[in-house]
Amino acid sequence: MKIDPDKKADLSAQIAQAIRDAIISGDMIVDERLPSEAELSEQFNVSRPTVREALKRLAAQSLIRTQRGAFGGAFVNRLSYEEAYGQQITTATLLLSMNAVSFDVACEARYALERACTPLSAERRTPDHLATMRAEIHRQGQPGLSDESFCASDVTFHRALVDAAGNPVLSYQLAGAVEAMQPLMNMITFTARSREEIVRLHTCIADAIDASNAEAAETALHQLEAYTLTLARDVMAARTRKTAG
Amino acid sequence: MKIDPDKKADLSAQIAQAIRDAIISGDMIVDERLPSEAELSEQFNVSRPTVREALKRLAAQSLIRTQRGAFGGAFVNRLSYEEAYGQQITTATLLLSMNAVSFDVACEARYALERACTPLSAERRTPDHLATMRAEIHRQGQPGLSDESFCASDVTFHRALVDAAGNPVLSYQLAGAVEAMQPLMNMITFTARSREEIVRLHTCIADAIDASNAEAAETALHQLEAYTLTLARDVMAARTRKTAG
DNA sequence: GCGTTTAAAATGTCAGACATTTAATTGTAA
DNA sequence: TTACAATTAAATGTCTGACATTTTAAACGC
Repeated sequence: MKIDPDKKADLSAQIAQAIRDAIISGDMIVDERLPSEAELSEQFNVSRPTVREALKRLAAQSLIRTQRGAFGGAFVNRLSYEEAYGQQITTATLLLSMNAVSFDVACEARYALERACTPLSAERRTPDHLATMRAEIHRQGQPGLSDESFCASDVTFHRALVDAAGNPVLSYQLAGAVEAMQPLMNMITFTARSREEIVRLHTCIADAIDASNAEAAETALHQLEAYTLTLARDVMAARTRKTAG
Repeated sequence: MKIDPDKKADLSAQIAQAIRDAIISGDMIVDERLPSEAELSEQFNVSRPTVREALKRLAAQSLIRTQRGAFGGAFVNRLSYEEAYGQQITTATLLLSMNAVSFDVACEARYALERACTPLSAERRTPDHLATMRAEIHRQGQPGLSDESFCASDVTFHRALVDAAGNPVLSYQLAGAVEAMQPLMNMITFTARSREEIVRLHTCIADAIDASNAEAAETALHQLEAYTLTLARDVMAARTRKTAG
């Protein structure tokens, strides 16, 4: 981790990249302390504000954390699953909202990923996961529930389904897909009729997972995907009619 | 997007969050220009370096881009799939390397996700995707290939398999999982014998996708997962013996 | 009317200073 | 000797002001 030739990019970007490389390559290990800002500015032959801008870039990616005071400084951060979740959700949300990803494409991806977890979930689910799923199903049946709360409960249900696979890497991947779709899901108005159908399918899924029947769970997920799509299309159609009229 | 009460966090972090919220909520739209650094510093009642640190944080997440010169400034960035790939890969790589995610867990997640794509790939694959897969299989059979090149070819093969699903959101999700595993895969030494087996399974997969036979492809992926695991375990065992001796 | 020059606006960088936070050290009293 | 308080030093956080560089639009001259 030394120099930045006379490239075109900003100095702070180059310095951030140099440090990032050192971390990713393993040259710097978790909890290792970086040189102080003053030392870095001397090392890279730039001013302290420039070094600070580089460090803030790294902090934004959760690559480092800083601590004030004596014996403080910047330390290589252990990227936790929680932080990774957060990044994943932010990125996925923006990707969907900014690129006009159609509901169909997002929905297909989400359910494909969920079905990938299903065989593992059916095998490894604990009473805890089942209890969460049952509890959310019950909540979804309450009459006074707002659409927003219904969606939130839906997310919790599906996260429990995914977490049941007992693979944190899968959970991390899925968190982004499921949560990023929430803004799109929130466009849907859930009638009493549609809630009933969703609760029915959720019950199918929970029962199947309970019985370790992966195939039945996948079938129910397929049906849920298809049903979600019809709901979304109804919303779109209604919106189009409104615009046209 | 206005104020930051007297919270504890750094000013630059608070300002970054305020702007980030404005972007995610849709208050600021793609390609919209942010106020100049001078204006922002007045708006938030902080100095320009503090504003700049906030902007660098956002730039690190590809939320904004900056342009120098008159009528330049910071603009809300359209997060492209490519940028999202990059973020995803960086995050996933670090998550795996820093959290001592076992090879087994990472491998399981990766192949579970790939199997999720398989039915779609079998249905939608184009001649292009098949040609890429065949070409990589052929390369993998060449005698002089280094382990590193073999791994790279492996990644290309699997990305073609995933891209064949024709769902960019799925491709984006999988890119992280597949590429993040490369450092782990690189620990493996691929003997002529093991390469032969991998090429055989890759051929099975390509044939199955070619024939639109999703089930056969999933079976082959299961076998490939199992075989990869045995290879990794051999490496671990050899390493343990070496350390012990 | 067209090409060139100029000016203005913005980001990029630097220098130095002060404020704040934190922990080790020192000093003092029981 | 020990426990607690004050001091001090090292680091990040923030501010001010300046200058450098880049880029575009407008002014100017031919």
